Amino acid sequence: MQKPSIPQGTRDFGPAQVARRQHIFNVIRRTFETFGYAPLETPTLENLSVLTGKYGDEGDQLLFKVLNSGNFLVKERRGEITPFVTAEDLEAGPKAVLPKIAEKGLRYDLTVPFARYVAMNRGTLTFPFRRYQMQPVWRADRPQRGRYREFWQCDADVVGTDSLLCEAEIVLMMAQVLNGLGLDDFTIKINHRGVLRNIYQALGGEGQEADLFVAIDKLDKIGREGVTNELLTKGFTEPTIDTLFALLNMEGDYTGKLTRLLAGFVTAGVEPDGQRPTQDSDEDDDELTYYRGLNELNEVRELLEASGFRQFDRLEFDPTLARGLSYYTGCIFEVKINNVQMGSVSGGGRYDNLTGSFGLPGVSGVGFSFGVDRLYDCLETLDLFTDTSETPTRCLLTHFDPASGRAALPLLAELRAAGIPAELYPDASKLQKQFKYADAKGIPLVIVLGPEELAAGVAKIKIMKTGEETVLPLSEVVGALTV
RNA sequence: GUAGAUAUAGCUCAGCUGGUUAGAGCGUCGGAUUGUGAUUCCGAAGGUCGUGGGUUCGAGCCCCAUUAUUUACCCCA
Repeated sequence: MQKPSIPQGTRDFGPAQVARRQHIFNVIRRTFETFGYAPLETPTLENLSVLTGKYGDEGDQLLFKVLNSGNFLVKERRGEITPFVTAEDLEAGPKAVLPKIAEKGLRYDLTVPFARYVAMNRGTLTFPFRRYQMQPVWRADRPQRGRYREFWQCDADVVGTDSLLCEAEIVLMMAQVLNGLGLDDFTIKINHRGVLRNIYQALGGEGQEADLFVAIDKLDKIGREGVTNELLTKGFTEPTIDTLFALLNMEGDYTGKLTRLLAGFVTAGVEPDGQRPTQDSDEDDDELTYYRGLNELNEVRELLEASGFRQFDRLEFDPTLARGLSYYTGCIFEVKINNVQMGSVSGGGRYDNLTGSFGLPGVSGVGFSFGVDRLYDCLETLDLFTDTSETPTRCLLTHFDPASGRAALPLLAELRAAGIPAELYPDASKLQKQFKYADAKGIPLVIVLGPEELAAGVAKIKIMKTGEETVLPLSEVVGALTV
């Protein structure tokens, strides 16, 4: 006999866990649909040509590849067998062998399959196209806290519009889901790739741009010293780093930070990359609009205000927020649940050229994603799950002997027809055992239908939580329970 | 890929500087006079101590290897 096991970084979900996860999915789905997003599902398997190169070198290594079917080592044609993987291939290493033995992989996220779908269906889609997608993704990562090899993402994206209203709605949806789940203490961080680029320019464009972003993204985690050390090893000079922290070290609220950064960029002589407003807006904003990032962040805030957004204390403009995925070009988002040691539970941003690599250039998209598994972990550590039931069953019918079991069937059918999840204990076990069963499963009601009750044409209903018992004529039972 | 930790009953874990038949709680099953649950009492079942070597008169404990799990780094949801 072998010990049963499941692959590293995967989990089984028991009935109670599934119920809780469904709750999370339902809150997210309702929110997405309220905002007009339509559901989409894509295959678990994608061709590796679709997946590779989209997530950087590190991402490619984290892809789960699926071995080709059949004898993938040879090619057989009309009885003629030629080796598919040659000795030279093996000599050259995995990179030469892999494309020959694996042409499919498990999806790594939902954004790239979505981009692939948009590119393939460009003719039939009506733009702007809003879709949401809730499916598992796989990464061959080393599992640790809040990190799994199989986990579920819930994405909502819009393609085919540059409107910043989409960005504002992302913030609204994030807040609605978190509030709906009872995760009240959260921080939505927002930044803009343009701001990061301006910061880089303000430093004089010295060193690697990507290294800079990766380093400052860790500021809240490793602190100023850690970031300084990392930047020094990447070849940044101390004066540059001082300039950087002068720019980043900003107290104040959302707009306060915007104006301070603007001043910083102007003094540093950063070349404006934004466009002057085509239509008249407030004269005060004019200077801001020279910088695309700052301008868009400001506009998103204004749109939120106009939409009735009230949780500005939970929305933070964080100029150090960088995020890894390289395809972001505009606003970027990330959500942290406070007082829980957990990575971000949601993130997203705008990509100006989402479908470009699939032969459909110039399509802008913006979207974000919830990590259901992390949301679950947060809810659990904060003890925010309320339900305890392991079963949907609301009502258990007891079973005394074959005759009473048979006699209970009409009532059972009636309850189910009324939409009340019910079950009859399958065996004529001791009543004690049947009550224990109901208790262990969290079934709230037990109907005792024994020889005595049957003789009198009544049923005894026990409310497990209170222990209270009521006797009703059989005909009134369903009516009493549907109230 | 780098570094650390852990592995004993179904679950969570004890197990002394190596010493005779391996422990608890929870869970499971049975019982506490007839048809009532989570509380109480009594009882039972359940372990080749991850696997393979080694040291020793003797190993759950020490050493080596191996596998699995887990935490942190990298990166990310």
